[in-house]
Amino acid sequence: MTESLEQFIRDNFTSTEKEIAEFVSYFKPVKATKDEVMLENGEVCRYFYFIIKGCVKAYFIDAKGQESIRYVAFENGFISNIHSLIKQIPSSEFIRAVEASELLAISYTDFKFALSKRNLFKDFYIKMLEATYLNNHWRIETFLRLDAKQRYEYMLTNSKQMVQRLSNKNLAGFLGITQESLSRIKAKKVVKK
Amino acid sequence: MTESLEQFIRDNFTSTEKEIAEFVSYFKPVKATKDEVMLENGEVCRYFYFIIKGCVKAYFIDAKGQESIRYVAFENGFISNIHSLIKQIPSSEFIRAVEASELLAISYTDFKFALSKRNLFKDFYIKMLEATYLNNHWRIETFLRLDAKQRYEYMLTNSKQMVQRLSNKNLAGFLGITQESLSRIKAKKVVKK
DNA sequence: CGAGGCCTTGACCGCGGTCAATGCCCGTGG
DNA sequence: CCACGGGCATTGACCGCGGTCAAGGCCTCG
Repeated sequence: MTESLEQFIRDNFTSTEKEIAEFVSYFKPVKATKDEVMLENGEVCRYFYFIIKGCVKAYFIDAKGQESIRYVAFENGFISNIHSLIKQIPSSEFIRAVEASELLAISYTDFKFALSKRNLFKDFYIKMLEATYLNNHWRIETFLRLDAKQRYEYMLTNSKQMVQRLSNKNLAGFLGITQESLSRIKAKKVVKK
Repeated sequence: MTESLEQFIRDNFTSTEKEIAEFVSYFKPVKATKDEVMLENGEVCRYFYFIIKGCVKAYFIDAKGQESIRYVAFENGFISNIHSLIKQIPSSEFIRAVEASELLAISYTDFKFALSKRNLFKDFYIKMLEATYLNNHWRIETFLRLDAKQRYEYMLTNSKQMVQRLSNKNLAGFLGITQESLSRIKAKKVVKK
């Protein structure tokens, strides 16, 4: 079950097999069915997840019931609500499986322990935060400088997986537009060919 | 010069005065005049800055010459282009002083050294990345769920400093709208009273 | 004193949201 | 096995937010 996480560590850090084995031992396998809610709005986040297989989203719901998606993770990615996790305060968003997924979960207690005692875990956490930083960075950039059509085209060239594996509704929720608008954007592209 | 950074460390971490003195010794005082460019688009970022006094922005310029502001830092804040810094690749944005500012700068070389050798620095970096994460998080949220007027009002209640210290042009660039729209939003609010 | 940048205001218009109708696919139960 | 219901996708009509372009006033700085 833990091979892909082990490989991820080997690829990104220099560490002994013993350290890797200990690192991985903090993570417990979990399965999530399609559409399963893994963290409720208002609930305190207790886990940090590595994704072996599948797809998971973090999102919130506005006054009109519209879903806005903050983050989507696929194979070899991570997901959690860091804010809720590190401060142990209620989350203001949901986490939910988009596809049936296999995950590795580390609990808050183990996370905190490993972070204070294990240098490999600290380095891992830094790497993860940096990757998230870059991701958030381009996300903010696309909102600042691109319109809806350009954002969609950007995803087509830079995050094709998202376009292919997310439903139109989810993709629209990620782009910050409505399902109807995304549908029109796609339709226009076909005409242009 | 370094008192505020020392205090920042004391407030956020448990560490000896000796450790703090060493930590702070990596940072060199720098002054920036109003509007001074501290990092050019295309240049490799060489410093990570702590702000003693003043205000600094990170921004990019689109095809039409419009400025979009990704991040603004005030006293006791940090600024850099982490992406460019950690990978030592050309930056795709500018960093520029909004007000005449006093800064503490740590070079990439010292940054890398301290990060690999000093646990206090590692903890400091994690804290900084986490704070940035939260900041980016709410930023993405406001783009996903709020219109321009609501984003402005959100800033009024949650980041009053930005509204007070930034020019309308800069504030508009941060909100992702034009100067003209911001002007109208403000005008409407007055009428409403 | 002149030049340039910032702010405001007006006129215009297009992108994208809203509401509604329709069709399609798929899971569930009679 | 088919009928039904619910969710997703598409399309049309309409309209308001916010961008664009332009003009004018004001302040700052050289």
